[in-house]
Amino acid sequence: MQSDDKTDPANRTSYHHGDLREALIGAVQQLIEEDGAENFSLADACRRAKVSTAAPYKHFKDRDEILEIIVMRAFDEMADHAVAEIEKHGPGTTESMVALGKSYVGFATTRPALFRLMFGQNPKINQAGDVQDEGRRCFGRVIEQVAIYCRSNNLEADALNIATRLWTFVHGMASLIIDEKYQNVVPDLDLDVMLAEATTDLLPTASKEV
Amino acid sequence: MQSDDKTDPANRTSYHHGDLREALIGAVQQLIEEDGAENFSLADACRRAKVSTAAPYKHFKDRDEILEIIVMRAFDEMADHAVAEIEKHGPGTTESMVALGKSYVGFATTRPALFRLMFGQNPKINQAGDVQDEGRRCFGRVIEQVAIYCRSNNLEADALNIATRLWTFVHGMASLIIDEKYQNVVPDLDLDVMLAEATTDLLPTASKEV
DNA sequence: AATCAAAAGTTAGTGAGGCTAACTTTTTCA
DNA sequence: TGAAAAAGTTAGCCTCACTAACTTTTGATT
Repeated sequence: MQSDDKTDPANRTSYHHGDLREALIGAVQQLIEEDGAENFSLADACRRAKVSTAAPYKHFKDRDEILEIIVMRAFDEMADHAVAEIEKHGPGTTESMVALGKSYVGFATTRPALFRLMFGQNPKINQAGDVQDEGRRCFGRVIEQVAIYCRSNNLEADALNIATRLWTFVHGMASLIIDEKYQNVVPDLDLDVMLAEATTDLLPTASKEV
Repeated sequence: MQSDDKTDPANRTSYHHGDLREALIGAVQQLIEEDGAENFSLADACRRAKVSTAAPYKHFKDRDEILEIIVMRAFDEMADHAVAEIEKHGPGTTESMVALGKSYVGFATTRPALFRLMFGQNPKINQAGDVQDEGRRCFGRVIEQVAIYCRSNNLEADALNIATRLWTFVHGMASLIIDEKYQNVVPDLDLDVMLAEATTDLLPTASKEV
């Protein structure tokens, strides 16, 4: 039975019944995306992984440690996405900046529960040094791209400031979409149009020089 | 003992031990602001109100019904705040639009847990018809003020669109502040400056005509 | 004024979840 | 080979949301 499910058997270095650590992380991630990060139970994840509810504590300090790991991986994935998207549209162009925003909002809408977990307020997760480092690292990669935009357009403007404005806008947009707040109040909103217009308005050149 | 705590005795129309309904709503609101909306327990609120843990169910269907009430009241309060702030700065002025944004962010920072509850994703609360109506009503009052701005500045622009852009930005800002995300990445950010600049950039006139 | 039903509270109990302790089984490696 | 460490298990603790069944208070009607 080599076609056994749990991660490549070749990778099983030191295990009883497969790679439970990864199996649990995967199960939790699935459950979060199904039920939301507040509603999932570790006990459910155990059932999915077919182990007792005490088993996780051989691999993780507590429930939150699993969430921390998931959040760190998600930050990484998000930054990969963003940078890839910019490269596709040509670094330094206004379009690439719009695409950057789109990738942020896109990540949020395709993985809402994960996004909430990353940007929500769970003190234990937020205060974890590892998570903070990872967040900073990812944001750094994105700022670099905004800096390229600035140089390409001969702007004195501080890339950090510009990045922060754009971040603020797209974060608001992502949040309001996934928490279904636009629906109730501006149901006919064209999201793509708003994002493109707001991005150009918030970028120093595009709206004021050209 | 007329100086008894629980709401004005004159208002006790049909009660055993005071106005438990309001006492519980108050206790829950306090606990939420102390511990966050995900962490509070109804049992704690009962202890504060000095009743058994079964008592709430004589007044509310379940835990979430209390949260719904709190959210509805908060929407109302928020809109009151916003409109008052605009009137203080003179309706129709750019400053009043900045003040509008500031009042939004201010509400979030002074009552973060409440803000999260209002704009977070709790299906039971979001889908409650009453809550949706209340949200729409409050947003309507604010849009009215933006419409006044548009008329005062002879703008064709759709007040709804402008309001939505501003909303999106300040919502992002409020969220990133209370979830402590700027701290990690742009610790020296001047929030007031960013808000003022972004507001004028996002308003049609201010940045493009004048 | 006495009565009685509804309103507002209580205690006791269920089932779920997080986590720990103490035990067992498997794996590693000296 | 055999002992220690690693990875599981069962049983149990505590808390929580919520329900059922009982008691006390209230106040509306005769």
